[in-house]
Amino acid sequence: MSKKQDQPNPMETMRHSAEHVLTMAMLKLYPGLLAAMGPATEEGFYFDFDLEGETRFRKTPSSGSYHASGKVPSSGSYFDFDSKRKIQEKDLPKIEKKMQDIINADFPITHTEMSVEEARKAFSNNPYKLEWIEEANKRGEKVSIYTIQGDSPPNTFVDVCKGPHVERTGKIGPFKLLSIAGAYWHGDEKNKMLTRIYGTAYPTQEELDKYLWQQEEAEKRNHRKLGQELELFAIFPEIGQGLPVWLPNGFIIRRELEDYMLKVERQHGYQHTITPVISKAELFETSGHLGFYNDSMYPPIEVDNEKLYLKPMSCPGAMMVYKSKTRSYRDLPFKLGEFGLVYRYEKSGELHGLQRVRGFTQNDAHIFCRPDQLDEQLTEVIKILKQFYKDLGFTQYWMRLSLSDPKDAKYKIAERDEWEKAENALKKVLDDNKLEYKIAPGEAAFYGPKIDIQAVNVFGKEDTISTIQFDFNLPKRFGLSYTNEEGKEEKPYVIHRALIGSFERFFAFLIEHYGGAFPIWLSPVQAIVLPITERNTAYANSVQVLLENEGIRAEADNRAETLQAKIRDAQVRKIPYMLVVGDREESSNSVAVRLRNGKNEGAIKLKEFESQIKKVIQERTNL
RNA sequence: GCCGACAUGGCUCAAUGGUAAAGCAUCCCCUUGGUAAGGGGAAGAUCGUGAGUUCGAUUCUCACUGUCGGCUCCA
Repeated sequence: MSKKQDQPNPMETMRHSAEHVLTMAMLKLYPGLLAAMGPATEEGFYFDFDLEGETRFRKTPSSGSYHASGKVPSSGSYFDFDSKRKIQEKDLPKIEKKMQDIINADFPITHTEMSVEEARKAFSNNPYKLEWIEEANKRGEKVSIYTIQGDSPPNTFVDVCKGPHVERTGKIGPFKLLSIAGAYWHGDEKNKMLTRIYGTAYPTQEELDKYLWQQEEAEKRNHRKLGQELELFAIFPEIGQGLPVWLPNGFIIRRELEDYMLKVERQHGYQHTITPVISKAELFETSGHLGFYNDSMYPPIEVDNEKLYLKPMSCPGAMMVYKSKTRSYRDLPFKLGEFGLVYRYEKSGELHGLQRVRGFTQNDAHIFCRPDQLDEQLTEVIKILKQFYKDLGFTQYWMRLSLSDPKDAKYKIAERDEWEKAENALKKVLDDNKLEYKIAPGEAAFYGPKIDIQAVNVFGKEDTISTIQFDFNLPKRFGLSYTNEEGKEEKPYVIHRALIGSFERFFAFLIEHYGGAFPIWLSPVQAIVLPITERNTAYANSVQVLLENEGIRAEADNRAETLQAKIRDAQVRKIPYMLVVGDREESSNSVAVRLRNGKNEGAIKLKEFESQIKKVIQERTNL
């Protein structure tokens, strides 16, 4: 009844029915509650309830009106339930049991239609349903109704719903309620927050178990968990919410990524800059950030009668660099990169590990170009992007082309034809490169259309990893120009791109993608030398030093532990190469190579291992 | 910010209205062992912060802070 379902598959249909059974169970357990809405989803289903129910809408009793509890109103209070009641996780088993009863009873689910008038009357107590009914009314349709036909009136559950459903409740497979959450009606934070119950259902118990098992497996890859276990990063309440610290192991990965990006950008003619983390209010007034994003900027620091703001974006600094001298058409394109540290005052509830933080660094760049260079520049960005994703081993990603909405006043920064020109240029580069993309109308930033690169993480959620944006705003506001062939001033185009939109978010994605077993070139420790006995520690140390001198990150584990224990510890740390050295290896100047995937490669000459691992690192291959 | 839950040594966690158990990690001793944890011992928590109830609170209540699951948002 909620989600558009062109071709509902049997799984969706079954989950949708499960969701109705949930609602029916809830109404039995919590009289007076109001059912709002809920769909079947990719992973299961959910339903939103208004627990305050009718008390919210009818403060005083009116005779003969609907009364969910079926009891006669007592004086003083019309309802026999606590309007402040809440549902807790511990209530889920109780609800599940009630659902199971309904399923076991194998009630028929039947479809009928009501006229709008009838429906209004039948659902007069439920404003949420009335909204759906009015929707149907607008379309001039009858109201589709599904009924779970119980054996007696209190056991019958009637709902406004487009369907389809399974024929009987008994056809609903094994299910499980998963969690409780708050959710705004119509997804709008201005609206009342409802209580949402998430659940899932599968045709068989095996499939349900598999799903739950997969969830547990995914949880093992949770970047926060691995971040702690592998000592990659930490967030200290004493330092601040959303202000992560890169621990030494994380730092190595961060620096490798930075070196990589720097090299790639230099190869493509980028220059780089570093701009301050705080800047005068004036700068952000010019850029427009203060006007548009004031709420999510940290409050200013006032000093010497000046207001200084933490930068939420590096763009204004880049604009200043461009403006710092006269630019000729010959100078373009001018590509300026920055590992820009920015601070945004995200709402506390939005913070999430490294995925959503308040202080982060972008692999940012601005490309200033002539109109005739736009296509080639966009193409180059796409080329770099594809190479980057390939080198990082990401194969599952797609593009989202975010366009303006001509009707939305938000997009008044430029004329319609300018918007169309820019949007067509982005579209063209996607088409020319034969990239798959989805169009998202009305998703453009106020200052221009953009291409976002979306990747799906191990929890099945989407992350924006990279972004390529066209910017109308900044060239205008900063009065950028270059001298053309005829000696006249012209305004450059600005492409704003961040291949790593945030090192922090990217790191979260990377950790989960690899489950902490990073490609060798990124591994904090690339090889660990494991001497078998104390006799071998001197040799182990010499191997370690030799590797370090060759630029390989190596450690020697000289603890008085058994080899098994050392191997186990190295496994847990997901160190790619374990080099076992005993008397045999020592006398033959070799190392016995064990890989973190469990493979025992046997002994090879140290020199040979050295060139082997160097090759692997250089080629960015993984094991 | 909103809804809900949670908060015990570095980590994972147990128990309890009368100041807290265990494993891992740490330190010490023994063991010198060939591919995922050798054995023993020691030290380590006043139970997130503040207030209230109580003779007495880590345990009950409230507030705050933080974390987690969602919602909203993400220039």
